[in-house]
Order: sequence, then structure tokens, then C-alpha cells
Amino acid sequence: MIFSNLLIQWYLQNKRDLPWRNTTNPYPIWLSEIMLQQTRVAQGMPYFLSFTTAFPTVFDLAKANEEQVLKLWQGLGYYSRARNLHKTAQHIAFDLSGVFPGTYNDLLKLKGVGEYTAAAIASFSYNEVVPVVDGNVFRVLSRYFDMDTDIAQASAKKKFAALAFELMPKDNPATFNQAIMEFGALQCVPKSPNCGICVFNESCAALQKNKVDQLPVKSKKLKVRNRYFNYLVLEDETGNTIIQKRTDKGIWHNLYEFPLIETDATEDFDSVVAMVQKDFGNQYEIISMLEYNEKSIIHKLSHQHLHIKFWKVSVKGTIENGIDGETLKTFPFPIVIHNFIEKDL
DNA sequence: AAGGCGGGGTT
DNA sequence: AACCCAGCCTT
Repeated sequence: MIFSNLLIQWYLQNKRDLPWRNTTNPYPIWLSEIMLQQTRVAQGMPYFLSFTTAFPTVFDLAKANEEQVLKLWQGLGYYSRARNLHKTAQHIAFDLSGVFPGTYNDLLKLKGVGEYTAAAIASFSYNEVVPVVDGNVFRVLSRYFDMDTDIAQASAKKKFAALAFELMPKDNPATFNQAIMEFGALQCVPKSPNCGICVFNESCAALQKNKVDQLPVKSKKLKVRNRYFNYLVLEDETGNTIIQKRTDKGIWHNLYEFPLIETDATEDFDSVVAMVQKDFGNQYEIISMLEYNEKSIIHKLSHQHLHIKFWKVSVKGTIENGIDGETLKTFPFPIVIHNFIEKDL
């Protein structure tokens, strides 16, 4: 049987029931696609549900402020997605009268929408014949055809897109695109796929050659940088504290945090006390300091390992523009700070 | 073309 | 610990 027929047959029997699959409305489809970039369905699902509840239409999302959007996005990561999502919602609502661009090429012009996402929306919402190429597609096709193309190279995407286009039934691009990704997510998984029950186990080139575990080929390895964060949880005599917005480029842009002293390594207690005295001694009269966590929390990002200590800094009097514990919880924080506030503060 | 950008699951 | 996840943007 033809590749696409077998694939779609498998899909119709094995697909998950996902809320964004029961519609051709580009708004929820766009929302789900942004959320699922580099993110598993199980992780994105609760965010999709809370966003569609809070913002039923693109106009509702457009009318929100960025801080509300980031608060709802809190914990999902890659926060530029949320910022771009919000800007694009405003563009569609206010400049385009709420009407999504109707073609792959026009979708591609939206902030946060690249080749994959434009193809996904165009095929799922409009049945445009454009192939999606994501991590699943790289894996499925590289194995089925035994291709050792390095998927880390930019040129690889064109090659796989051309191949996927050839395989795609031109009268049903939406189902084919869903099917090949679902097949990669459920059957042709990265580690130890169960090829014994695979519908392609007589035609898969990698399986014939016993090379399934060697494909796809991916060259780039990323380097991890260690950073050392000391977060100062000031507390005045009324129990208020202060936070600041991260406005620099880099991680957690536009999220909030406690005042931060970053060092080149883990510092001992006395050194941190001295640094706090130097940076804040003029502004506040420091009564006492203590560590909330003796051992650093190691918060692992894909590209940075953050060694984090939280310090309680008790100060005399009242902090100007201090905020109370309830107000604190309304701001968007990196998840590691959010968890600290919920569990340890 | 290469690197930055989160957080969590799986092996 | 390494790898991956319905990738995109900036440099």
C-alpha cells in the first residue's frame, strides 16, 4: 500500500482526541501550534484550556495586557512565544479586523509563526497543500527512507519538505500532516520504538538495515553555561517585599524576580552579606540575613544551569513601593521563583 | 549558519 | 546525564 494511505489508516485508528483537532477555526489552531512549539502535548494541554477559557476569541487576547498573558503562560517556558502571541493577536484584531491571514505565505509574516506553524495552520484550517516539517517528520522520514541527512543543517528542512510534499495526498493535506506527526509522537518515537507492531515494519528502510536507533542524524550539541543567582527576598516590618521586572535581553524577558546578585561561583555566607550591605546598605537598614535554602537549587534550562539561593533580608521600617504577599502572587515569575514563593516563602 | 531561548518527560 | 519535545528569532 502507498505510504500516505497506510499512514492515514494508522492515524484514524490511533489518533488522540485533542481539542484543537475538532475545529478548523484558525484562532484555536494558531494558539495550540504556538504553545506546542518544542513542547509536549501533555505539557501544553492545560495552558491551551486556560487560554481558550480566558480568551475565547482573538479580540479577547488582543485586549488583555502583556502581563496577564505572561501570567497565564507562566511555567510553559520560551516566553517570547507569549509576547509574540500577544502582539500578533493585536495585529489580527486591530489591523486585520479579526480575520486571520488565509494563506501559508501570509501566515508566515506573523510574528512567532515560522515555516512549520504557517504550514500547520494553512493545512488544518484551510486545507492548503503545504507539508509540515517538525521533529516528528524528520524522524519518521529519515527512518522510513534511511536518510542520513543532518537535520541540524538548515538545508535539511527543504529536503524533507520536498519529500513530504511528494508523499502528501493533495486532496487531504490536513489529515496527512496530522497523521505523520502523530505517528512520530506515538509510534516512531526517539528511543526504542516498538517496530514489531509498526504498520511500516516491512517497508521501513532503517528497520531493514537495523539502523533505527541511528536516525535521524543530528550534529549540533549545545553548551551549557553555569550561572549563580542570589535572590534577595527583602522583608520590611510590615511583611512587604520588592520585586523587579527583567527588561534586559536574555532569559525570562519581561518576567519578574526578586533583586538579584549574580556571581561567578557559589559564594559563602559572609561574602553575600557583604555584597548585600554594599548594594543595599545605603537604601535600607539591614537587621538580619538568612538563607532559605542551604544548598543551591539547580534549575536546569536547556542552555544554562542556574544555581539559585534565596536570601531573607530583614530591613528596618517600611520599604517604599513594597508589595504584600497577596499582590506578589499576581505577577508573572519564572517557575523556579514561583515555586519558591508558593512553597518556601 | 549558529546560538539563544524553558521546562519537563523519558531513557 | 543526555536527548527530545507540533520551532522561531536574532546575530
